[in-house]
This record gives sequence, structure tokens and C-alpha cells, in this order.
Amino acid sequence: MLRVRFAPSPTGFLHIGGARTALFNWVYARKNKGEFILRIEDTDQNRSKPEYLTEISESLKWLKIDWDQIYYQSKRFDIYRDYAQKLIGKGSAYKKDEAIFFKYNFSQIEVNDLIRGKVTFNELPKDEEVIIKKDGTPGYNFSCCIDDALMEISCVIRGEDHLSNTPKQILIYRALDFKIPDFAHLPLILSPDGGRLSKRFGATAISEYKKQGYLPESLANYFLLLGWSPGQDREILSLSETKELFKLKDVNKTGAAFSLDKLNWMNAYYIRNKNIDQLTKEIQSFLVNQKHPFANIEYGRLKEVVVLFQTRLTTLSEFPDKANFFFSQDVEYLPEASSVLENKLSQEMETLKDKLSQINGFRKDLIEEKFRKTAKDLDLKVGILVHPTRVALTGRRKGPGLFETMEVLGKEKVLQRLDKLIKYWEEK
RNA sequence: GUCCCCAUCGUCUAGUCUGGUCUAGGACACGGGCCUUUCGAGCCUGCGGCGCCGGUUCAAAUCCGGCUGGGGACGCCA
Repeated sequence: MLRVRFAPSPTGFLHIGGARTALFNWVYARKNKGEFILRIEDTDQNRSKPEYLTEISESLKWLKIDWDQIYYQSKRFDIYRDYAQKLIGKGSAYKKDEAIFFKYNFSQIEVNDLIRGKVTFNELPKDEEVIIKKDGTPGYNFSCCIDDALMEISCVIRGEDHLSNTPKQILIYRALDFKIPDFAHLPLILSPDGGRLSKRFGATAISEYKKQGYLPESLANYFLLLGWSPGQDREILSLSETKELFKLKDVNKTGAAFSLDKLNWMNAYYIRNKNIDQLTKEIQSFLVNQKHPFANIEYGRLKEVVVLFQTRLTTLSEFPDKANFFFSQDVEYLPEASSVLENKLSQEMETLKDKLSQINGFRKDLIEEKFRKTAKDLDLKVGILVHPTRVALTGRRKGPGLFETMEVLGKEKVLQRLDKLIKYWEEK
């Protein structure tokens, strides 16, 4: 059976590189009806922290990545020591200064990589390596081999940064007569400028993207596209579509620069194509997670407002800032509105207020009809009246359609806010 | 320094294996236009690329070599 694994170390948050590696492994397993194993590489007792472990598994779940089995290396130290002893018995390893060293018996090694083809190593940077440290814990290359072999991992899919570890690991497999798995080394993610991933940028936790209002499906979709393409100019792919289309051979060899522009576009795309109820729930739980005061807005009310902003959001976090005037008692005129405020139209606004107050059933079509008629009677182009009205109601010069905004705001607030602008002009 | 990987628009990529159908296709970003009460969305449209040199061939983005450039690895971290 096909088995793959994702092996994070709980010494930090799950960041974009790790998430993408997990995603590729998971998709490959699901596509081929195989098993996806989560292996926690918590051998460093000092740096491993339970809160990181929690964060990593929460982030994976958020991205809809599930696992069939989970292992902890910290519970397997005896196993590693046993195999190290075996190597000593075979003369491939020896003990020195309380630690156990493996002797690399090197000759040219070929790695048959499923993504990059045959890779030949002519030299190793060292001829021995610590496999059991003096504190009794295993070294990375060793525990990795033992576990991949014992867990019967059939294909090791990991970042290209591990490519140069591969010949060393092959030597360990050979020394123990283990079956050597297939290898597939993913291209690395590069900084937006095309250079190396900076600690600042690359270290951004997945949970941070969630906090910023990115959708898990757009993040997953974007990550998969960083180094993989199904062809046919397909870009928007659900996890289940990806599960069908994915082939390891279609993975690129070239490092891919992370583009926030494209991620933003994709997130906005997912937002505006989401079913309105799903989007409203998504925003509601986002507000709850953020402990935002708008979190307890009644669902139906929230939905009315979300409808107006669905095509205007890049991330969920923009919603409370852009829509706050719907939920607040009063409006605040933003600096961007100042130029509109300079043109006093007190008389006209008074008339408009009066006309709007006569509407029974404050619906957008009735509002629009009355509004246009009023403008005509006043001998004004509609736009002349629209702009100050929008400022009066929203405090801004940009936003959703004015008539829909009025309907959702409600007659009472509309009249009250028009009145406020008239008074504001009078005082000036 | 040693070893390894990679190289198509600014970015992500299709095409490269099986050379001609590629005056290189799509997406993001950017420019112009349409729509329109603003913004956004949508629609139309433009800009822009096979890193360089040489070889093989009737023919090269596609095959070969070199160069240059970028990335990675060389911890009792993982």
C-alpha cells in the first residue's frame, strides 16, 4: 500500500513551506488511496513545545488535511538505540564520547527522484555522523530512516532542502538492509522577490493567515499551484478536484516565488464565489475568533450586509472595517469624504429627506425611483445628489450601491443621517 | 570552499520527454476601454518572455556542451 508521511518538528509554528509539503503528501495519498501519516519529530527535548504541536495540528485541520496515523519520535527512543546497537554489531557504527557514530561507507550514489529524475552524488561532505547523541536521543538522519522503514513509507515527499540528505540516508538503509523508499523532492518556495525565503516572511504561521482573513481553500489552492499545475490552464481547483488530477510527474523542478498579489486575488475570488450563507457563517466565525464586538450581530442582519460586500472583500478581516457604519449608531465622516462635504446642498438634501420619508416599504426599487425623481425635480444630475448622500450615510465616498445601502440601513437611520449632514453644513 | 538542484512574460505557469502544428498559450499584476451613482465585480483589449554563447539538424523554447545567474546542503537542529 502507498504510504506517505509529513514529519513536522514541534519547535515552531506550521508555516507555508511545511503546509505545502503536508498538502502534497496528503493529496498524493488520497489520490492513490494510500495512507497519510503524521509523524511528530520531537526529539529535541528542549526546543519542542506542546503549544507548537497544538498549533500545527490545528492548522492542518483548518486546511482540511487529515491523517490516518500519528507517531511521536519521543516515544520511540528505545527503537533507535536498538538499531544503533545493531549497526555497532555489524561494524558500521561505533561508540565514542557517549555518542554513537555511523561510518559512511561512501561510493558514488544515485538517487532516483520521482520529480527530478536521476541525481548522482560523487562525494559526501563528511564520512561519519552522530546517530545517537550523548544524551541518548537520535540524530535526524537516523531516526528518519528507521521510522520511514518501520512505518513502511513507500514514498518520501519533502522539500528540496533534503535532497542532499538523501545519499546519507540511503547508506543507512543499506547498512540495515532496509528497503529504500521512493523519493520526491519538492521545489522550494522563494520570497516574493525571488530570493531566499526570509525568516520574516517564510516564518509566517498558517494561523496568522487565518487571523488575517484568508480562507483555507484559497490558501490550499494557492500552495498547490506553487510548483504544480494540472495543465489545461486550470487554476481554481478544490481539494477534491486536485485529488483527482494530481500527478507527481506534474510537479515542477523550479523554485517558486510566493506572490501575495496572486494569493489575494485567489482569496477574493473564493469569497465572491462562495454561497452567501456559507460566507456569512465564515465571517461570523471569523468575528467570533477575533473576539470582535460585531460577533454577536444577529445572523439575518449580518447576511444582509455581507451580501453588499461579497464582491468587495479581499480578506474576511476587511469586513468589519468596511461595513462598520451599518452596525454603529452614528456615522463618522472619514477624511476621504472632505471634498464632497465642501459642496453645501442643504436645501436639496432637505427636499430629498422629505421625499424619502414619504416612502412606504423602504425597498431599493422604490427608493431609487423616488431618488431619481427628486433629482430630476431639483434639476440636478443624479450623481450630484448621490455623492453627498453616500457620505451622509456611510461617511465615505466609496461603497456598495447607494439604494441597496439605504434599504439595508433602514429608513430611520437614513433620515437621521441625512439630517445630521444638513446640520453639519449649517454649522459651518 | 566542497557537493547537489534549477533556468519560458515582473510573478505563477502550459509547451520541453516524442525537434516542425509556437509569429510561445493561460493566470496574477500593470495600461486602455465598456458598463455605471462611487468603489468593487464583470466584459473587451493592450503591454510583456524562451538567460548567454556555441554545437547537432532542412528545422531548436524543445537535443548536446560551456558560461552566467538563482536556489539548496555541508550542527551531538530537524
